[in-house]
Amino acid sequence: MSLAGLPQHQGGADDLARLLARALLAGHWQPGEAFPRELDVCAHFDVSRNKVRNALASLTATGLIERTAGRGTRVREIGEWHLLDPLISDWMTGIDSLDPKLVRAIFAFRYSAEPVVARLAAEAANADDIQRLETAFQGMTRTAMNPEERGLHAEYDVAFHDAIYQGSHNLVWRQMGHLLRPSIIALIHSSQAHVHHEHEGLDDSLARHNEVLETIRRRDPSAAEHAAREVLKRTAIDLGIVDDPPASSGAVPAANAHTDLEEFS
Amino acid sequence: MSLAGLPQHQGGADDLARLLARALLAGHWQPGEAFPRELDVCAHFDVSRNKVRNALASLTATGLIERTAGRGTRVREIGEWHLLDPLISDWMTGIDSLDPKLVRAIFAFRYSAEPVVARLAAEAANADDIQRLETAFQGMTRTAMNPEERGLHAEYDVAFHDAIYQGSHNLVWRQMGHLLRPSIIALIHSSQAHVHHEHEGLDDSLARHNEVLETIRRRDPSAAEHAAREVLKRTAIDLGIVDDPPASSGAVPAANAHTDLEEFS
DNA sequence: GCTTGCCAAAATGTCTGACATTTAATAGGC
DNA sequence: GCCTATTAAATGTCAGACATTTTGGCAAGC
Repeated sequence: MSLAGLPQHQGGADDLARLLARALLAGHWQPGEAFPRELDVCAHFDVSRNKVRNALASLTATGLIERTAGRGTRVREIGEWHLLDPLISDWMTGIDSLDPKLVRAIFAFRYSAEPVVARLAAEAANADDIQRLETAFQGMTRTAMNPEERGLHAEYDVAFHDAIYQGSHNLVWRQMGHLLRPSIIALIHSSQAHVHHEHEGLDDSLARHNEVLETIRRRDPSAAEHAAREVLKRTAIDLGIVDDPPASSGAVPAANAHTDLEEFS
Repeated sequence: MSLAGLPQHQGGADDLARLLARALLAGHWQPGEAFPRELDVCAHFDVSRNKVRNALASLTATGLIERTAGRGTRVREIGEWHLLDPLISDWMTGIDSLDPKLVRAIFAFRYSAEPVVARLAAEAANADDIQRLETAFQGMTRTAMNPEERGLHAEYDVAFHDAIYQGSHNLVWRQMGHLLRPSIIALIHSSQAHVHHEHEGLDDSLARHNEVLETIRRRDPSAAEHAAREVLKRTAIDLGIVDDPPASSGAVPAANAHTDLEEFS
């Protein structure tokens, strides 16, 4: 595949890396395929070889591509991508055609990890952490009704979940807050197709988020773990990963969600 | 701090980055402190500015340092380091004076995460995964008796735990296998001080590892989760994170391990 | 026909020197 | 005392030449 369809480069420093990375993440090239040569990239975007090399160095550092002298540049398998690198998370956000396999993998990770993190947060969170959770939740509530503020609502959503990871007060868990943004932004695009139950879905989602906040505030680890899992069950429905329950209680899809999620890599 | 005490550079390409990174990870510079200028590094190691810039680009990509034109280069806070970047894991392995805060943080993460991962592995592992677990375990058993093969034993240990993460068949969890190596290598150095119970400790550790293998093989998720936690309780003792139990049953330190671990960030 | 060795082409990696840009400090003028 | 212009110092960028690695082809020799 060539560089033909890509947008124009605007001159920013890491902008070229971002551009190429997003094309890769969107599947513009297949894994194993050859990536354009340095000089071709230089010619197409009319930039110096230096900038191209810097950009390709970023792509190499994140595991997206692999370069060897004399051979050229090849696209690596998805399994080799450094999904936990903040750069990757940054590049992923806002890609409309993100590989569904990736969205499911990230969500499956969150589904298994976030309850444990919420438990840790209920044990370790301090006043600042709870304050962050609270303001994020209030922001979510305030922007829930207005469809115009969908993007802002997502940002508060990200902030809420990130506050859980921060609240764990563990250096490693804290790093994973970055994965939240692409996962939650994907939810916006995905839920376009599920508008039929928007209001009930949002109310339900808010109630479950509130439960997480309250359980962490009162330092109840087991309840926090449970509440976080309930939030993610709701999210699984909104992401279209599991079927919408037949407007019944809401606890029904639990088993489905569990078994379904485990099948995806 | 200057470059005075650092070893000599051998000419490898990413070798300079490794050298500087290990000095950073070992605490040779304090967070917030100024890092030597490009030209000073060039002069000290007698390499071209190009190589220095490449090395510093790696350190920047992993969040170890922060560079701004005109200002210079500064060392970032530990909380900003990209601990999940494979490069960092690679650089960390074998550092004898690794920050104990880091060792504890990584272990606390494993203690909360690995049981969940073992559960997933018991649900998703295929024949190849179980084969990997088995050969790793056999390697651990074979090298357990001989103190000469301590390093090899650690490698099999890493392979065993990595196989658990691989067995989860989740793209995100798989990335975290890299964290195992520094954590387990640290165990070697640390357990030098606890030689008084080497034999019993190793036997006990092997038995617990075997339990993980068997529960995954028979696809018993809850048992696998429990077994993985038991392995890590043993590891906590060997790492010196919790006190050695008074030679009693072995289930006693459980509560201690749990409460102790949660206090560390 | 098959192998072996050599050479040339193509790609990435490296060096060097000059220049650009950003930041911070400093000296001067009002 | 404050604002501004200048200077110094550091990182960022450029352009061109050269080095190194890999691949493939071609030809000589068995």
